[in-house]
Amino acid sequence: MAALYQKQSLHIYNSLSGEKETFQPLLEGNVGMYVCGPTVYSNVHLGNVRTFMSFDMIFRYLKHLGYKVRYVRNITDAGHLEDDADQGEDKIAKKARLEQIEPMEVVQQYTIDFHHILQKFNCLPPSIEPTATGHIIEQIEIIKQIIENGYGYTVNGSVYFDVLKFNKNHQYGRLSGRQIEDMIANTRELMAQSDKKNPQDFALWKKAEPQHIMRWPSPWGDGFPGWHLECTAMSTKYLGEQFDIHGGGMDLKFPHHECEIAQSEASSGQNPVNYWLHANMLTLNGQKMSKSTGNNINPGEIFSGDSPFLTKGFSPSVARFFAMQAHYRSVLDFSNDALLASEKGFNRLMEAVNLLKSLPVSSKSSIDINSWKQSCYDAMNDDFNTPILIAQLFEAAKYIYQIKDGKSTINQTDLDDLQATVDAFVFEILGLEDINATAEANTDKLSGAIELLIKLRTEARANKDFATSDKIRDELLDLGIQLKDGREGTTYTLA
RNA sequence: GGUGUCGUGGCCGAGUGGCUAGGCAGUGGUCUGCAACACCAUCUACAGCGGUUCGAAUCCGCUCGACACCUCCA
Repeated sequence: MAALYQKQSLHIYNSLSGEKETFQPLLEGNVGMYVCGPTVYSNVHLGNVRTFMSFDMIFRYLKHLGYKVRYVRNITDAGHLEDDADQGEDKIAKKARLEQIEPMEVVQQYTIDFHHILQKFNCLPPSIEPTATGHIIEQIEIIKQIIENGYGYTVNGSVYFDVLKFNKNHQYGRLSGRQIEDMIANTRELMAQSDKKNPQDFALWKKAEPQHIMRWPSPWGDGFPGWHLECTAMSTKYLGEQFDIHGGGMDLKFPHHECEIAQSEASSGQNPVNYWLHANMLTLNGQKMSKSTGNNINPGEIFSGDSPFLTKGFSPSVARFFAMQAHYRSVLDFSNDALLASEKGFNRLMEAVNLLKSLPVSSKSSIDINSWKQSCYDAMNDDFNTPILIAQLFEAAKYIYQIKDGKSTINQTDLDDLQATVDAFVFEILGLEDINATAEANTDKLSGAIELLIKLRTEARANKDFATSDKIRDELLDLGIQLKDGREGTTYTLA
């Protein structure tokens, strides 16, 4: 059902060039996409979830366009240091030490949490989800290559990337728009005893101190890989030395992604990525989310409403809809009020979508479905502009109500097209789920009981027994069942 | 201090030179036993100053402010 002609006009904002570019995959019809996954040392961060929802939407749209997409998203289960690359402790090892458990127990626990939360938000699993610890050999091979090419050096059992040397015949800082001279000028003089030749250098391999529990043998002794290296190793292994799209959060642009480029160019000699995509931050009540200041909310708390920042719980689809109402490259502010507004809008959209099944069909259409449909594709083809797409979906909702009220007409062909297009964009691409529809499908018996109550209430109203009818109405509302008195009888929705 | 993004109506949030973004809230109406829901209609903008232009929210400059990164974070 994907229209191939629509592929021709997909434009993507490339962080590397700072411009929107026409998307052209390396291999026609195929897309290789790598997205930096989470470090599984604690519950997944809500901002992180926004990033993964954004790339899930992109993954879904590329597939909808007919591309065969290989989507690789890693799990960082080693190598991500707590602070400075020289002094810091591995995040996972630290958590394991604090909780007196095996590092791999930490990894297991939070990997499960991560998958659970993303599934709740209806994110599709990636094609491949490799782990850093599963690719130690590949990482060692890349380090060897970097050393052989003269861009790595060994000190005390650790290996570092020589940024200054690399910068002589390559451009370090190209992605983040930084000049190496500025970096040097602005370097803090805090790092007293460092093995590094220059503060700009970063670790490829770190020597494990005797007490360090996460360790692997290497040509340089027991140790563990540097954080930036795993993404280079895994993207190269599964997508090749050059691939189409690399995504991640805006905060990974520097140094993480800059280092990835350097590592690839220093080992394979190739510029690894054609299109760099960066999803923007999520703030909470206008402030950066931070665990230390308490300005933070766990994804799970959104569903339960169990948070000082929320007055009630919200379904995952409402939260996803909220996220999709903003462009992925814009900072989005999370707040209770904003969620409440999105919830109402989302419910209204779903009502309209459900009406599609029962619309009256005419011999001809008074609405131009084709041009509306094209507007939807235009929005998505313009750097995945989901806010515009959603505005178009509300336009469709308007059409649907007009048809229902007899103010507009639609023929069968157009209705089928409208239904298919709405389904594609709302469910397949935006990844929203209709809570009412799924609930109804699973609860035939309960819906029968509700119908019975509606019947009793209708009888009471006919007898002008409003005390009884209001009681049924109000108590059902308390249970989250909204009765709706329309011209052709009473229906209900689940809140 | 450096790098980058941005400042839109009560709130959220699109929009890169002229044409209604959209959602929520508000107001008026339709519907209702009263409501709720829903639908229809509708009001409130483009941080400030200066410049370019026939014309700027949109381009340029300055000022003020916000946020992010530069140090673990998506």
